Amino acid sequence: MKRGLLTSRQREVLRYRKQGLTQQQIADIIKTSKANVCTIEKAALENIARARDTLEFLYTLDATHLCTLKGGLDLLKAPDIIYTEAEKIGVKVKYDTVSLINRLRDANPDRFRGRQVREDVEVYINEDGDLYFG
Amino acid sequence: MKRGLLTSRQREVLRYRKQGLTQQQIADIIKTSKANVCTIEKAALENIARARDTLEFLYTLDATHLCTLKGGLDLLKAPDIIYTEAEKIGVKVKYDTVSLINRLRDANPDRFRGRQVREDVEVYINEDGDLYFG
DNA sequence: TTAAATTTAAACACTTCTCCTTAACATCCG
DNA sequence: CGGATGTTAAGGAGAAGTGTTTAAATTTAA
Repeated sequence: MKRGLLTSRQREVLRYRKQGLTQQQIADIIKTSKANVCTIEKAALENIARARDTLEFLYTLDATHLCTLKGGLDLLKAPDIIYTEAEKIGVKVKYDTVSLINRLRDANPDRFRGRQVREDVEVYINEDGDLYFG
Repeated sequence: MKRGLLTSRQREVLRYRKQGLTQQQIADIIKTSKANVCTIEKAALENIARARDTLEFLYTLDATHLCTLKGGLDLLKAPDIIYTEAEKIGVKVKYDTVSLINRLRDANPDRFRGRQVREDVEVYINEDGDLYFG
């Protein structure tokens, strides 16, 4: 039975894990291989990350579209673009240059290759100056 | 492309919706039927609910089962029960009587009818005195 | 009561997820 | 070294999710 994103198997494994059991011990209890326990646990953690991302997206719904970082753009040029656009609509960005770049990369590691934007990244900002990417 | 739980279609519909467009208008824009827009929107909202449930579950992982509020119980008696049980295990509840009742009702509106508990509610508490219901 | 907006149902092709096995590989520790 | 722990890869069967259409039903509002 699924509750939220997690299957009963996944919840089961997470519970045992929380109790400090090893994957092998859990495998014995639920009668399967340790490799399988590993896979199930991994899937569970991925599902949890996905749940977080999903709610994160909701924030972008409250936010306004600020600009698009085009594929190929140099990551270091992004802050200037963002500051300029934010000023136009009278919102103060919550991040300084360095933390903005970090936030950009942390928020979506796959979208950047080195310091280049791989594919278009939509930038949203809310009234608090918080940034979200879509 | 999926980001979190939501497909790009679902995000698209939610955004247009947030802007106040009707399903028909969106259907025209994204070139499909309004019935389909409805289905997509519904699926999106279900995914969001699922994401919430998933993270809820994580809290119960960190928390200990404190007590069960039996169906039929008077909501106003819940705080006493909870305080007593929490004291037994040496944890200080984070909420005063009033905010506890509010939290109980807000956390799961469907579980209460007036001031009566409709069906059993499991109560969990973590070491910070935070309460969760399952 | 109309018309517009929304919801539901059934069916279909496609894709993705889940759990499972087996087997190999990487660490770490005594 | 050898054993315990954890991870990864490949493959398979079955379940579930997604976007669609068409058609009917229901709700909301003018």
